[in-house]
Amino acid sequence: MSQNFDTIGRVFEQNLKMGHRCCSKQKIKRGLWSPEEDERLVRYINTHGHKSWSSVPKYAGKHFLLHVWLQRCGKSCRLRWINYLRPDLKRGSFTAEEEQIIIDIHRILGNRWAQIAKHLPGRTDNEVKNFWNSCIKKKLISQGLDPQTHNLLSSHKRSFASTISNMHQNSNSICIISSHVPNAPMETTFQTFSSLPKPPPSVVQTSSSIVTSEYQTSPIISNKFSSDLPYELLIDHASNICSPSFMNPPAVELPNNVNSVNWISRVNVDDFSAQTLEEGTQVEVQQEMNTTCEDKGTDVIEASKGNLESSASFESSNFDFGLLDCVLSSEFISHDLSCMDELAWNF
DNA sequence: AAAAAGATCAACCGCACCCTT
DNA sequence: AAAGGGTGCGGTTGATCTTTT
Repeated sequence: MSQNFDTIGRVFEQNLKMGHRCCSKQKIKRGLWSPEEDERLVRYINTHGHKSWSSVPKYAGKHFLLHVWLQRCGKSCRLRWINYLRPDLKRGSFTAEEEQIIIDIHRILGNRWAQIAKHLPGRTDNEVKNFWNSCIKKKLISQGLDPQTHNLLSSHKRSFASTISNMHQNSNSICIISSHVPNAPMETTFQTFSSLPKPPPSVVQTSSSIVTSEYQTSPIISNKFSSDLPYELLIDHASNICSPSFMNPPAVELPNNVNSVNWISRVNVDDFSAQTLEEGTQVEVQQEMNTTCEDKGTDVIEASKGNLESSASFESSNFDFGLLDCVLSSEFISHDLSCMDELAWNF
């Protein structure tokens, strides 16, 4: 036992020399935790909880192993509990789904590991951070993406432009790029949205920074917005469908009204003016889109377009709209079309 | 088989914020 | 209002494990 306290004393002096403020008032052990320490901490917390971490090391020793102090500062106890001993922790490697969630949220929040971890039950911020640094970061780089900005690395930009071009040659693609933030890193989110429910088709909205104005489908309605807006909108009319929605398709039901335009969208588009071009006819269009994702029950989007009126309602989706809303003001989404009859665009 | 390099991850550090006194 | 303690967070370190040479 005396040898034990000698060790404690040495550690304490060392901590003082090293300037460990949080440890300077206690005889603090550092480094890896032993199974005995783990057991002591778990037993203490199971009995007393952890209302005050600073009191844990003191009482964990006193209550369960007389005169053998836990010798850890509260901070260390807290970390050990949160990152390792907590019973609700999920063990094992991250799943593909978890990885995708991390990427998606990181694109929005950056290195806010604690916030990201809150979306992953059973995972800790430390775990997420380590996983990011050891795996995801490298994976993104290998895919030509900057892991911090999620932008394409400069060496990959040319090939991306080619991809975009190919998409626009493909009538079975839906491609939504919000223009709300003109310089947003839209090009980065192809794969990061793969976890979203497949949307019904089929509006293409592009930023002016990627000019892809000609769509190959026919017939086409092309809404070319006024020049002060940083985008244009192309609508595939071939299948009477217009929707940049990311809702679950089954949740969307639209009236088949030949006199209305049904437009469901979560794209964060401000009021804007546009011109509709159809077979040489120009129609002044005024659109107002209100979408609130807070109410997941029923959203109604009103779109008034001069003599064209539209409204659509949809029911709840299991997707995290709050999150999505953050994304959509600056991002880009791509999906293949699979079920073209989910929505209708009727005139 | 052994050494070197790379990968992983638990733990620590310093800072910022919040709350209490 | 200021000081001090507690807590949470992101960045970093270093020990250990794994893979490569």
